Amino acid sequence: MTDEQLSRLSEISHRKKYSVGQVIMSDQEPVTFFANIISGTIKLTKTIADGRQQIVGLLFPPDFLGRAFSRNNPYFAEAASDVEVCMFPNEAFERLIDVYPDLKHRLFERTLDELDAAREWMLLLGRKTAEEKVASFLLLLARRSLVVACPNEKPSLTRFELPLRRADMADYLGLTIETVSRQLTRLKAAGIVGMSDTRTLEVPDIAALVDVAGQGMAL
Amino acid sequence: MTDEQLSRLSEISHRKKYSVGQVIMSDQEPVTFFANIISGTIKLTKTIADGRQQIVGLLFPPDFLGRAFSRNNPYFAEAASDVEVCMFPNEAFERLIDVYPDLKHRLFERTLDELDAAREWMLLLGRKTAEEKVASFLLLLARRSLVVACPNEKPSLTRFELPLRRADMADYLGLTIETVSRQLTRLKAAGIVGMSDTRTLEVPDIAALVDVAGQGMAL
DNA sequence: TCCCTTCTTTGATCCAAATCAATTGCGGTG
DNA sequence: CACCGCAATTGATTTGGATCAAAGAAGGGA
Repeated sequence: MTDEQLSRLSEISHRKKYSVGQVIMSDQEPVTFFANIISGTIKLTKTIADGRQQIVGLLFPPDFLGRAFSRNNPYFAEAASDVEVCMFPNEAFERLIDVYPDLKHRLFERTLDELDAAREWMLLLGRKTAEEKVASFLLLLARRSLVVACPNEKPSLTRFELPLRRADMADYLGLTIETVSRQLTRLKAAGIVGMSDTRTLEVPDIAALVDVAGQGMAL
Repeated sequence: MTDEQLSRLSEISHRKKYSVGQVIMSDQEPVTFFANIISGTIKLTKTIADGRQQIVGLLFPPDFLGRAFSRNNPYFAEAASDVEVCMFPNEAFERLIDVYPDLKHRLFERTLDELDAAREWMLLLGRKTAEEKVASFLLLLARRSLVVACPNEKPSLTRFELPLRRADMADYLGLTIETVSRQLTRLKAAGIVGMSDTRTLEVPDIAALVDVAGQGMAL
């Protein structure tokens, strides 16, 4: 994106903060904005009346939150941690898209990536065991932290923060809190992961984690 | 789409037939074409080495099969029934997209719909019971057949063909063949569905089916 | 028509994960 | 510091769906 584009963006945007648990976008209301995540983690969820919940997507910086070319929205977006976003009124953003068609192309590509991720997760939800599910999730995070930390190397030790509580991990993996906890202690006992604190994880050997995650975790 | 566009398309396309079980697109090979489904049902699947399989998408006429702006492809596409498609070489199709940007916009919207469908299914796979899963699938088909049959009315009786065998239904719902079969007989016993033949279904009262499907089946 | 194969249903048993139930740990706050 | 409320672990028990095992249907080819 060019500098000119960026300055245009800053003219029509404004910062906004959300704290853990706050609803950013609701099932019921039309979406009036596009948002770029600056910091924190946002969860997209679907819910059934009796309280059952499924996280259908996680968003990290610098992901986008919003619905291109559609006013209604079938998900909840909730702050999974304290979150800071940069918001654009929908109309202004779409005007910008008209001016810079490349932006639209980028949004399209991002949507395709999201579709692949969703389908990857369908395999996990439908066919993987609890142990494989938890391992796959940790692997996802481990890989993410690797990319952020050092794009070119492939170190075998990684340390990262869990951006979710156990309850959210359960909702992402289609499990219960208790099962997630038990699987984590199993992985710990097997020496595949270490935990200095409930939210801090070390993976001494990623290959070992890949093993128990079962395949299909290409990215 | 204009007549001119259509004639352009027919110049660069050709018909092709596949019979049940045939692989149309593989995991391993780059995608070289775009295809419009004329008749039959195509399943998109992801597989683990030990044989576990998950159907991540079903395609019916007049859906598109292919990957815009990406050569590699993380799924298998397999004929779930006898299938007839209309194929376009990838380069030719993308040239067409350049000429008619509206086409690209349509593809984008379709991708967004697929994403919503995938996430809807994530809720089903992660949080619904076997009974709810089977009912949800039948509901999906019932609604589809309603749309095809009479776009404007809302009759309460529907009859339609199951486009999948039990094994495929199981792979779509994250269940086993046996469980699918049992749930079908339960629904039959409860009078919620009727089956003249293993592949032909009647739904006397869609509202009753909606009830057991649990919500979240908006479309 | 009768095999032969493949699909489907049904039954009996088992097991992974859910549920129920404490207990422990931990961060804030008066 | 001690208290409170929430998050996480750990244990005991239950259960929904998987697995194992047969026994029907339904093609479909010779």
